[in-house]
Amino acid sequence: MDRYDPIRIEAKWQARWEADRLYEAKDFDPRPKFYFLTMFPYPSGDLHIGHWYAMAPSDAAARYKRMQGYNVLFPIGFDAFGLPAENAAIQHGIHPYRWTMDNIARMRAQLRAMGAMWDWSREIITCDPEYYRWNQWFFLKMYERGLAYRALAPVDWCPRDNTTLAREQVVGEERVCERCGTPVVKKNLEQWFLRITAYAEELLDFSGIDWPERVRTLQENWIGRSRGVEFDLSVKDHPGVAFRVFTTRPDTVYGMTFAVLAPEHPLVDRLTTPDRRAEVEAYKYKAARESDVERLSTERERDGVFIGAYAVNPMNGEPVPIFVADYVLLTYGAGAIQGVPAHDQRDFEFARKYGLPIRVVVAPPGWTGAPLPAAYLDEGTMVNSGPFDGLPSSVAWERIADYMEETGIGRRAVHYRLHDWLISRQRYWGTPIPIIYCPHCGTVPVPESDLPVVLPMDAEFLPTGESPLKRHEGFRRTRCPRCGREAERETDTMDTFVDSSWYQYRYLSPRYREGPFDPRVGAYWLPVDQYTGGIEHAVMHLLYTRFWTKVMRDLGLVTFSEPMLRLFNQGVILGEDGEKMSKSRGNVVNPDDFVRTLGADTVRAYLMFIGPWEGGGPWNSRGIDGVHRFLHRVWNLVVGTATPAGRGDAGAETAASEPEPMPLRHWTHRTIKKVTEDLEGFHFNTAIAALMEFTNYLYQVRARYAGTPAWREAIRSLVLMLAPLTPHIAEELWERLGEPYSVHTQAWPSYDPALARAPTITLVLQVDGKVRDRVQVPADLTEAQARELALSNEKVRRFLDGREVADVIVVPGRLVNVVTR
RNA sequence: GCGGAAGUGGCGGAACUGGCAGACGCGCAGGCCUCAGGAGCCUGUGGGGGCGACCCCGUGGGGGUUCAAAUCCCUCCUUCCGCACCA
Repeated sequence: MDRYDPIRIEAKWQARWEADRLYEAKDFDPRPKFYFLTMFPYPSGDLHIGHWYAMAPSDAAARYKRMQGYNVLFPIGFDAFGLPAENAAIQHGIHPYRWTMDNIARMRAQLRAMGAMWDWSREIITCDPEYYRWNQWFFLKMYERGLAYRALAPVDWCPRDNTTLAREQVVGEERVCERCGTPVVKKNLEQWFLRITAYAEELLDFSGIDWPERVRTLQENWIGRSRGVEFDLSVKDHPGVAFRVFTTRPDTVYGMTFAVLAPEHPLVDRLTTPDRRAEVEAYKYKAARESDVERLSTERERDGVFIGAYAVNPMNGEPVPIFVADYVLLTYGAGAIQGVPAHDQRDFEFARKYGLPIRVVVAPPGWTGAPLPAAYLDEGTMVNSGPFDGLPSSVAWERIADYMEETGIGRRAVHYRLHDWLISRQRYWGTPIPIIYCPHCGTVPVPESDLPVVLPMDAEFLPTGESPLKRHEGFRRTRCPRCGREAERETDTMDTFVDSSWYQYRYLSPRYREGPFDPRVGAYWLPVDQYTGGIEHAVMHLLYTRFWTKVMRDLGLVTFSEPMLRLFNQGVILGEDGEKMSKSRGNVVNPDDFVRTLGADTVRAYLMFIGPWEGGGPWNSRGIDGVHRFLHRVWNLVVGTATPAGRGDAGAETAASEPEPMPLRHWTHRTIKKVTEDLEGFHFNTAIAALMEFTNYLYQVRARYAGTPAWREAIRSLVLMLAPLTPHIAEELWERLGEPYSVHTQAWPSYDPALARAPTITLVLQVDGKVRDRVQVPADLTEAQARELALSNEKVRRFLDGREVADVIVVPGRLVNVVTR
C-alpha cells in the first residue's frame, strides 16, 4: 500500500516548483492583477512558529486568489537592518553584515520548507546598498521640501541601546524602550526629524481603504486631534509681554481663575518676582529631575508654585495669578493653559489644593449656585459669562471663538498629539543619513550622484555604546560637496522603520536603477490590494508607510494616497500553556520539529484550523495530530487505498446502508460554496472544518458512488480546494488522479447554486418556542403546507395538549412555531 | 479614568439577516483491526433525571424586547488590548 509520506512528496514538489519557476509573477499579464503582501520578516536567525502563523495562511489566501484567475504578486524579502545584528557584533565579534546574511540564508531554507508561492526572483534585503540608497534618495527629496529637518529637541534616549527613539517606540506607562524594555530618559540633542505632522490631518482620513476599525482607532488616538482656540494672555505690569494658551473649552474662558505655565516655559524666568524666585527655581529643578515614571504616576498629587505675576483675562480684563506646574507640558499645545477649575478636573484639584476660586460658568441642569463636588464637564447653560449668559455651552463655544477671532484676541486652532518622526539613531547598522557638515557651508546634503553613502565594512564594534561610525575617521572625514574643503559626515543612521515604509514599492522592480521602482511596473501592480501582518505595527510601521506614500504622491511618484487597500491583522500564536512564547518560559514551539515529522502541509493546515486567524491562540501538540489524521484520510480516500479490512469496513457498510443523508452532488457543491466564502473572508478554520465534514461524508457514501462521474467531481473538487491550504499533498494527489500539472494553475472549482441548495431540509417544529420535533421535508414546501404539517404532527399535538392555538409562526425553510394562548 | 474588543462543553472553537446551541477537531470512554504506523475503522461524549420512549436545565450574572435571543436593548461583573496630566 502506498502510504501518505509527506516528507518525500514535499521535497519532491518544492524542487519541481522551483525548477519550473511556477511562482514567478509576470508583469503586465492581461489577467487582473492582485498584489498580496505580508509583512516581511526580520532575519533574527530562525523561523519561529509566529512566522508560520503570519505566512502560511497568507500564502493560502494568495494561492486562492491565483486560482480565482488573478495574476498574483506575492513577494518576500528581509527587513535586515537593526540592533540585534550590531549587538551580535559587539558580543561575538561577528560583523553585522555576516551575521545578517548567514541568518537570511538559514531562514530562506526554512521559508522554502513552508511551500509558499513566494516569488523569490524579487527578493529584497534592506541592508543591501542598492536598497538603502533609495532611503537616502527619499531623505534628500524630503530635505529639499522641508520635510526632513534637524532640530535641537528633548528626545527619548534608551540608555541600554545607546540611541534615541521615536515617540512611537516608547511604550507604556513606565515609558520603556519598545525593543529592550529599558526605561527611557530625556536628552536634549540635535536630531533629524521627518515632518509627519504636516500630514496629520490627512492621516486621519481612512476613506477609500478597508482597514480594521481597531487599527484606525489606534491611529486616530495616536494622532490625537484636538480642536480648540488659542489666545494670548497679557501679563500685568509687563507691557508688551504676553503668552499664548490653548484650550478646547473656549466656552469656559470666563471661569479662568489662574493660569499655568509649563516649568520649562521660556517666560518663567522673566516673569518670576524676586520674592518667588527661590521657590520657583526649586520647583523647576524638581520637575526637571523627576523621571517620567514619577511624573506620570496616577496617584500623584498635582502641585505647582505661584511665580508672583498676574495674567489678564482678555475677555473681562480680570487679573489671575500665574503658576508653574508640571501637569502642563511644554510639548503640547502652547505649553501654557487657562486654569478653569469648575470645568477641568486637573484644574479643580489644583485650585482646591491652593485655595483658588472655583467659578462656575457652565451651569449643570438645576444648578442652585452651590459649589460643585467635582469639575462639571458636560453641556450646560452659560452663567457668569457676560454677554454669553444663558446660551447653551456648545453654542457659546462657537460664539466666543467667533468673538475672539473678530476682536483679534485669539483664533481657532487644531493641535495634535502626534509628533514629528525622529529618525536619527546613534548606531552603525542602519542607513547612513546623507548629510555633510561643512564649517563654511553649513549643513550640506550629499548630491544624488554620490549615493549611496555606503556603510564602511571595517568599523570597530566595542561595548562602549558609542556609534562605530563616530569613531570611524575614514567615514566621518570627507570633503564638502559644495566648497571642496574638509567636512564631516553625519554619523547617525536612520530608524529601521524607514526601510519598511516603502519596501512594497521596491518589490516591483528590485534591480531598477533609475528610481526606487520602475513606474511602468508600478502602474500595473500598485497599490497593494491586500496587506497582512501583526497588530503591533498599528501606530508605527502602518502609520509611517501611509505617510511615506503621501509624500511619494506629492513627489509625483505615485498617483494614489494610500499604500494598502485592505489590511488584515492576524493574531498571536501562544505556547501550549497559553502564555506568550519565550525562551525563559521554555514554551517555545519549533516548527521545524513538526515539519520534519508531520510535514509542512500538516503544520500549515493546523495553524489555519486552530481558530480564527485574527484570534491567534495557544498551540496544541495533540491538536495537530487531528489535522494530520485528516490529511491521511484524504490521502487514503483519493488514492483509494483506505484500509479495506475487517469490521472497520463492515462498520462503514452499516453507515452507508442507512437512509441516504443527501445526494453526493449537493454535498460537493455546497462544500465548494462554503469553502469559497470562507477563504474569501480568511475564515480558514471553518473552511478546513467543511473539508473535514465533506471527507467524512465521502467515506460514508464511497461504496455507493465510487466510479461514478459525481464521485470523480467530488474527489477533484476536494483536491482543488485543498491546493491553497496544503499545496504539496494536493499536487501529489492531483497527479495521481491523472490530471495535468500543476494543480496550482487550475481554476478554483465553481459551484452550481441550485445544486448547493439542499433538496430537503429539516423543518423544526416548536410549541411555544421549544423544539418538539424535526421532520425531513422537501426544500420547496410551502408555508401553508408547513403549517398544516406542524398542526397535524403527533408530537406537536401531544404538547399542545388541547390548548388553544393563538398563532402559528412559519419561517420558510426553517421552522414552525405553534404558539398557545 | 478614556477608547476598543471579547466572555459558548474538560480544551480550541462553530452557529446566515434574531429561527435546531455546541459544526469540525482535540481529549476522554468503550469496541475493532494491525508482525506497531506520528496508520485505520465503529460507537458514545454539555449538565441533571428516567429501565426506557422521553423530560427538565443550559451560551459570564441580573433584567427587558420578541412567537422565538449566544445574537437586539439596559445594567453589573470579568478578561484582554491601546492611550493616559493632551489643556
